[in-house]
Amino acid sequence: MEKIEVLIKIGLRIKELRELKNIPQQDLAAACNFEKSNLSRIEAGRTNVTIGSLLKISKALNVRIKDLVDVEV
Amino acid sequence: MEKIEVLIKIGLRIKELRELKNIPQQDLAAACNFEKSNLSRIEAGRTNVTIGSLLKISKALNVRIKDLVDVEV
DNA sequence: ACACATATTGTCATATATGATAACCAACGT
DNA sequence: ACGTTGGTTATCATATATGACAATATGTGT
Repeated sequence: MEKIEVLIKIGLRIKELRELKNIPQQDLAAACNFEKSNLSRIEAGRTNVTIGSLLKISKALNVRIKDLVDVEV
Repeated sequence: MEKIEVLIKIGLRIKELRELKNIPQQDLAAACNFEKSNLSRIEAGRTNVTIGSLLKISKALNVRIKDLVDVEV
């Protein structure tokens, strides 16, 4: 699986979990202390996201990092 | 769990898997197409590693990304 | 001690993740 | 139409991940 696909799938997973909890992008970004534009890029898979950012997101969504990156066969 | 702890644990997990397969850092770095100095820093948790790098490592070690980041309670 | 393999650390350059801000777009309700 | 909410995209600055290379350290066997 290519990097770009992995990043897109991780982004979709984040979006899915965020919408399950009915949290707007803006609020999740605030909870993570980052820019909403940054979260938009991450959810779209347009950025090679770091573990640091995934950790913030996982905390805000109350899931584990591994739940965010569980995208491979 | 703090970012620094997560990064250190991910690094230890990589090192553990690498040593299980008896691969020197140098060879794993080559298989990942990166600098051995870079891998050393990643294994030591001294760098906020990206998904792109973890993907390369996971492919070289023949594991899933989630296996590398499974470090939380 | 020595040689050898392996790992760490330092430094500089380059690429890029993220911060910061703003403009724009799409739905939706009124 | 208008405003509002949620999301995207563009641009610039800053921080930092990684590349590239070298030097140093650490271990291990003889």
